[in-house]
Amino acid sequence: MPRAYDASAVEQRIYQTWLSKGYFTPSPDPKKQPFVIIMPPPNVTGELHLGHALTASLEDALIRWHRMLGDAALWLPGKDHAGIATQWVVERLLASEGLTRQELGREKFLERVWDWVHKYGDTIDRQHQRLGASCDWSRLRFTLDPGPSRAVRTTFVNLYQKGLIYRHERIINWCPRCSTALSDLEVDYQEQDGKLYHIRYPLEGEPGAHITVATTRPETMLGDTGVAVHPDDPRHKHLVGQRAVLPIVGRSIPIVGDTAIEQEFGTGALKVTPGHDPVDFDIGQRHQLEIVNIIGFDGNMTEAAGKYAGVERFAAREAVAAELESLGLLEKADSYRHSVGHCQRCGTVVEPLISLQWFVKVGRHDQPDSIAGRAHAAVAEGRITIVPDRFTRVYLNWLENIRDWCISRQLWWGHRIPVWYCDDCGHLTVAADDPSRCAACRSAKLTQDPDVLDTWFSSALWPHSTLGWPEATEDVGYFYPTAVLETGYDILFFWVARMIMMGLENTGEVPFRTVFLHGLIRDAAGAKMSKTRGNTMDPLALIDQYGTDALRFALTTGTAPGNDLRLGEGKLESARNFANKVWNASRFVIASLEGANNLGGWHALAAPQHREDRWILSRLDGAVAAVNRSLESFELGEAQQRLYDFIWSDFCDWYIEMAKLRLRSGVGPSPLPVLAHVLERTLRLLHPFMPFITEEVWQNLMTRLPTEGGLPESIMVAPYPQAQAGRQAPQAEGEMELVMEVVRAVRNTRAELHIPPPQFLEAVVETNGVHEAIQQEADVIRSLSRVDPLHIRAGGGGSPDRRRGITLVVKPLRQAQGRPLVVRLPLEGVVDLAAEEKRLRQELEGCRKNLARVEALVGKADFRAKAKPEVVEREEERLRSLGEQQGRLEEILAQLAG
RNA sequence: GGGCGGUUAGCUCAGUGGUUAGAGCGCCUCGUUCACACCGAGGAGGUCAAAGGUUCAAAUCCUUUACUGCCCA
Repeated sequence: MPRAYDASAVEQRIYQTWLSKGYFTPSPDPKKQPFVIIMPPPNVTGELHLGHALTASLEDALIRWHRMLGDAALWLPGKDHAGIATQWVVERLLASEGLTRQELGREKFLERVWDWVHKYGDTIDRQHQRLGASCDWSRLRFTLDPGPSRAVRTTFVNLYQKGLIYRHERIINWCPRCSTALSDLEVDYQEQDGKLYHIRYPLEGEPGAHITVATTRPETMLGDTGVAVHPDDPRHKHLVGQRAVLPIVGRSIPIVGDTAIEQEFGTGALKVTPGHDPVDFDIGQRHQLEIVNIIGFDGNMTEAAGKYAGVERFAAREAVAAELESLGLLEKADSYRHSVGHCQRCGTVVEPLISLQWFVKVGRHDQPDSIAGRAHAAVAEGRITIVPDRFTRVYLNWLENIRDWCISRQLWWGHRIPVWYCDDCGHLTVAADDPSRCAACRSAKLTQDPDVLDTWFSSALWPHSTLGWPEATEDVGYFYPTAVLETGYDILFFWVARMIMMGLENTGEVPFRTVFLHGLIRDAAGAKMSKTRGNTMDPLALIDQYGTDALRFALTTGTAPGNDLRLGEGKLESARNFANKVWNASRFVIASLEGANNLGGWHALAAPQHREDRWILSRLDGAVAAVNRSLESFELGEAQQRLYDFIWSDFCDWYIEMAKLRLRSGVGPSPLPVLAHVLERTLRLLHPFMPFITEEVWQNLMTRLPTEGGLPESIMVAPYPQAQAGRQAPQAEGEMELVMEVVRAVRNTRAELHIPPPQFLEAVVETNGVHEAIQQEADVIRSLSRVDPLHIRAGGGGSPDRRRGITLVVKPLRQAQGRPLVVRLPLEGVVDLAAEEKRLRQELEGCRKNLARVEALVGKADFRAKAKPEVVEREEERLRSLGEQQGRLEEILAQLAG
């Protein structure tokens, strides 16, 4: 094995082997429990970014864990056609060639989009493979595939027939650049500097009198059909029922009272433009105000804007403001920072306007039979759990304020709306299969609706459409409902909520039992990663530099669910170093196994004789239990942290170092079976997080070990380790802890006194009740702390050895029980006695303080009565231990003085 | 305006009632003995944002405040 782990030398080879063995493809098996994750389908707009890498790392870890638990683990990969986003990138591409999609025509344009899709679609799959994703490529789906398309049409037809999809003229968000409607969610609001214009509207029949309205969009006044004030507003309430004259236009408009008006905002009087503002639209509906469309789909003013017809909307803003000013009706225009809606895809300022669109009637959250109501109940009643829990409220809150979902898009790329209009009788034929004749009059003159559906409409069906729905396939029957839906919290509404709505609608069942949300990845400075900022990191470049396992580990270790994480060089390096540590520890174990013939029984070690062996197995099982527990609660970051600590500290820093002594001396039971056992279990434990290195090492290790335990040919299908009953060894742990503390104490002293490493010190240990353990671990103490000769004396108290030096009182660290013991380092001449006395006094001081604290606690009647018995016991033990320690220190100080 | 987070070592973050609060990186000292310098040994560094409360016991639960981020309107 090479001295350092070289990821690039192993990853591709291993992935291909896994693929060829078919490990990623489960089949429905009634004897197994299914565990299914449907992968969030990346957009075919481009290449994977770190967010996708994070998604893949987490989902792959969960899938691999469950596969190793013996479940029929299905991770279904897919890709999303991403209607508006993809159309936008291809249009930009065309623009660079001096073309528009209109010049190309619908058919040719779609050909160009498909070219793009094939190019990037393949790239995305290859990238997932480099990430080590163990997803089932045989079930790969694209949202425009025949199956998912069929699901889309079927859903549309069903909803239409139930009256849950309707076509209506309503105010919607319109992107003039993309020439399409957007849903409420596809609008990004950004704070912008603008102006708040105060405009005077003369009152009808009262010359000289006026009402002043405030607006950030003066150009919309051309479409005003009313003025609204709060009916309780003392400034304005007397005007309700009167009329005002709209400047420039000359239209007479009513002044209405509406409780939705914020009195504190502006002048308290709101100009109402029902045609171009959603709030105004609602007010208009309540008061039967007329609707005038003054801004067109192209973003220019319409004929209804009179002399401003044809003027671009922002130019019209300036012009209208100027004209108002010249009329003396512009009271003032203050600088004002406000939130402006932009198209999520192209950044153009969105224009609310009235248009004929298709909607899904989601109903209200408190209606038990509505789409929103069922989605609300599924989470509120706990049939779906959201991790972390705090997003439950966010989800419920959103549903409580939901409005009907605008699903039609004036795009060419996507699922065409399955509605045909009859040119003869005007009847709408809505059908899953393309009809040749009108359902009403049998006319063949049919025209299909030119629009396509919102991409999220097809994404909403993803958990069941990918498995074959509406067909009653074996996959749907076995794998649905799925287990976990893992994704970023940023698409909780876009995707997760809609999957819950449509999953329940179409199948009557929840689409998944757990929603597991991760956070956003930020750069080392905490900024959001974005192409415009130029702070993105390419996952493939990072893989080349650090290796896939290191990237995955860096992305997921020590992070909590739903929390944002920062990724910088430091994290990546430390993850790579950890991989290298695993590699080298393995290299040591494997090299040590060379030629060994005493390895029988390595697989099922139960209760070995040697204390060090019992200790490491106990520690291993502790880690095994903790890792499994963490995984069950989706604490993947914590699981990995625990593995990191176990491997680096317990196994490498201590057990391997101790084992070396026995290997060299040949005294006592061989540690080889234990080294093999611990390494093998650890690799399996680590596999879901670092799939490549664990497989590579495991394969190597297995060739050196007798075949035992019925293990399969690959680690990825080997069982996930579970703690073994009867291997917990608290006594061995306590004793080893003490031994390690002795070593640490001596090392500490050596470092402080600058004693050169090659120099051995003489030491005396007074064992005070742990004589046997110290005696048996003498070699470890001798070697790891470099003391020789080492005198071990039972009993505490007055040592016959009066030579002065350093005296260390060593207490157990992690365990409360166990008694302090004393280590003397006779270092006459080297040690400043005054300094030593000072050090000991400080230690005694700390000990006394601590003792007083514990004494007070244990002495409290309330504590004894109310705390859990084991806590009381632990504190009492601590008290005893501290008492002894104090005694020792006092003794030593007395000796020093004498 | 409403909601949800965050505030813990120089930096990035774990830690959701029970030792004297931990890790990685960085820093300081020492070290190239046969797993690993992508390393080893040791060390310094924190009134857990502030105040109040609940509790035998609070970084952890509650209230208020400050600063900060995100989502929604």
